[in-house]
Amino acid sequence: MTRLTLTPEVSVMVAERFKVLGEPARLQILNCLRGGELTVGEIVDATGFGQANASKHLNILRSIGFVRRRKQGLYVYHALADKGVLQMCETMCGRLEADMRRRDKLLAG
Amino acid sequence: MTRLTLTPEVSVMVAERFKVLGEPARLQILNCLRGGELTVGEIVDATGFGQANASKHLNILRSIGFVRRRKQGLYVYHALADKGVLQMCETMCGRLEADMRRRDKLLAG
DNA sequence: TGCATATATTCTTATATAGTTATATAATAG
DNA sequence: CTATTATATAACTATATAAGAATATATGCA
Repeated sequence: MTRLTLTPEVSVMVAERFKVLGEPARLQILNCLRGGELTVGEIVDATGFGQANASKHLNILRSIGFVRRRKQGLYVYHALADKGVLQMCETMCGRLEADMRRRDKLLAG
Repeated sequence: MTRLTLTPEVSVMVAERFKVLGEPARLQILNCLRGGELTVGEIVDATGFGQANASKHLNILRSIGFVRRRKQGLYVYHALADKGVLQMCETMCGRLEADMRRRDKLLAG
C-alpha cells in the first residue's frame, strides 16, 4: 500500500479528474443522474443541451470513471459510477455556500 | 438554512471552483503549502515555475478562497485557507489510486 | 431490404487560459 | 532620492476545448 506523492506526473492525473468536474454542463449531467440511470435523450431533455454536446460530455465523464454506461437496444443508459463524485460536488457546494454567507455578512455588517 | 439546488447558475460557480483545482501547477502549489506558509519566491524555488506564472496561480487560488495571503515587508506569505481543499485533493488522489490498481489488476489477470 | 430512431463522431469556430517576456509597482536600505 | 529586491501586471503566443452543424454508425422494425 504505497502512498501516492504529488509528483508533477501525478498532479497532471489528479488535475485531469478535477478538470472533468470543472465544467458546468458536466455537473448538471451528474446532478440529473442522482435519481438513477437515464438515456442520452433523457439527459438531453432534462438539461436542454444539444445531443452531440451531451454525448461528448457523457463520454468524458465515462472515460474518467465518474459515470458508467449500459447499452440496451437503441438506448444507452448512463448512471453514476459511485456516490463519491456526488459527495465531492456537495463538499464543493458547501464551500460555495459558506463563501456566499460570509460575503453576505460582510455586505450587511 | 436553505439548501443549494444545482441551477445552471450555481453549476457555473461550483465548476469555477473545481476548475481552479483542475490545473497541475495549482495542485503542486497547494501541495507545497501543506508544510505551512511560504513566500512567492519560496514557491517559485520549490516548484520551478516562473515567477509571473506562480504569482498568477496564487492569485487565482486566493481569489477563490483556497489560499490566504499575508503581506510582510517585501514578502507576501501564502498559506492554505483551510484543510478542506487538501482533503478534496486527497479524495481525488484516492480515486486515482483505486483506478490505477483496478487497471493493474486487469492487466495482470 | 429499406426506413426510422438513438447515439456517436467529425469538422469547424469561438473562447479561455497557461506560460513567457518585459515592465510596473511596492517596500526597504543606503 | 536612488538602488535593490519581491511581487504583480500587461501583452503576447500557443494550446485546449466547448458548442453547434452535419454526418456516420448502430439497432430495431415493417
